[in-house]
Amino acid sequence: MIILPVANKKAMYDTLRIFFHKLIPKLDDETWNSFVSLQQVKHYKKGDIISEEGKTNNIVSFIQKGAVMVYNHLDNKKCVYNFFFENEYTGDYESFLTRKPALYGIEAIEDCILFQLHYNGLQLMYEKHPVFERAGRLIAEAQFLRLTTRNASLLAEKPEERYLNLIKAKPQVIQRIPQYHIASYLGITPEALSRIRKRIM
Amino acid sequence: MIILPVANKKAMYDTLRIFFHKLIPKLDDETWNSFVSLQQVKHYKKGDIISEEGKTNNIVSFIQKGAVMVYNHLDNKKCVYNFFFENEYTGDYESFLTRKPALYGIEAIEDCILFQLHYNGLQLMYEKHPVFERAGRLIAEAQFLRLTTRNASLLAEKPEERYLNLIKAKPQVIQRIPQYHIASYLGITPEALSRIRKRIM
DNA sequence: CGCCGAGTTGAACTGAATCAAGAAACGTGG
DNA sequence: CCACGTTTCTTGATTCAGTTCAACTCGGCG
Repeated sequence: MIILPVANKKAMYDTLRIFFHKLIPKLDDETWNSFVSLQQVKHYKKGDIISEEGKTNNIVSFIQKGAVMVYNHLDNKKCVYNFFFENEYTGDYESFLTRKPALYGIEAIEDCILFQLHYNGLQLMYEKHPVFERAGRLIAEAQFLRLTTRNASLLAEKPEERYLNLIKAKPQVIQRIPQYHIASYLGITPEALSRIRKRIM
Repeated sequence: MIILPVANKKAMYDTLRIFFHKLIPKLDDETWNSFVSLQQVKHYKKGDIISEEGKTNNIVSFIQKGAVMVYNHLDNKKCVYNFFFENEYTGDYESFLTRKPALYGIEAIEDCILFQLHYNGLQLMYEKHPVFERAGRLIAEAQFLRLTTRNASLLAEKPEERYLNLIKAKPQVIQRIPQYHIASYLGITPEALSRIRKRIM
């Protein structure tokens, strides 16, 4: 993992600014610049651990490029909770909020470029630029909505339905994520997923 | 469902104020009074539908007394997503946030007294008293954390483990909720739960 | 008293887990 | 560019937990 010198800072943060513009259109340049000044650009290689289970997680990352997965280990078994791609925020949001050791780890599934923001930096934004409270609320709400859907899927759908819905909702996952991670995400074994795929084709 | 005349308004909202005081200690009386003035007190009987699936949900409810459950119907099957008790907020938060028809319904499992807040009322609070943005963010974050735990449980635990953890985490549920609703919440049939209970005793 | 909803029990069935082995894809170094 | 080893995916046989369907019990209530 390395920190790169930045060639064209303005253009680089375009996607990030678009992301925030959708949340708080009245975002002014001064606020934006102080936000940008808090960002760290980091590169990770496929397979790198971006944040570790068990450590308190002080960072949230905006994915400029790449793909990551959120996972943890329960009873010696790796469970995959989610995948994130370009233009999404990732991080162990739970640990970030509670300031407790992370229950989840984050791993780069492809080479990644991330914009990282430290917990203290975000608190600073909340204090100095209260308009960011709204962004924080909207992001938390969006995370909540995402989990709501996931919940309904885990509770009410059979693995086969979950797989079919995943194809519809996030075709990227099928293209970019190894099958045994998808199986874990669906709550089944790789063998079971292999058989489901055979069955529905 | 009836709207009661209020005898002792101050004392009545004590638990609600305590709830918000934990989120925003610097809450002043003026802000609090304008918040209270937006509340509606409603009584529901056991079995009443507090908010219906399919209708856009404009209300969040603080449970002053009673117990409710959040559910929906998928493939003609009733799925129970959660139970809420005294001093918790409930509502189809998803529909409330997205302004789309509710995917979930809410039913009174015991006679209930609720403090209800309309969507427009909350937006008004956000505009007039920005300190409420923080409360909104913290509530959204808390909801998110709750769902995170639930998610991990559905993904990684077997029904039997889920039941044992439920007993530990929310003993109220075992006391106050009919078993077939608990079974649905755990993602299994009433028969299966009956057998699990037999097995572990 | 008889009804009805909730809970229990039994028997047959089903889909996923597990264990084990083999095939295919991938990447790394020569 | 190929060869080899590792990782990922597939297939088969067996086991097991939960589903389904049906019958029966229990307790409250008109």
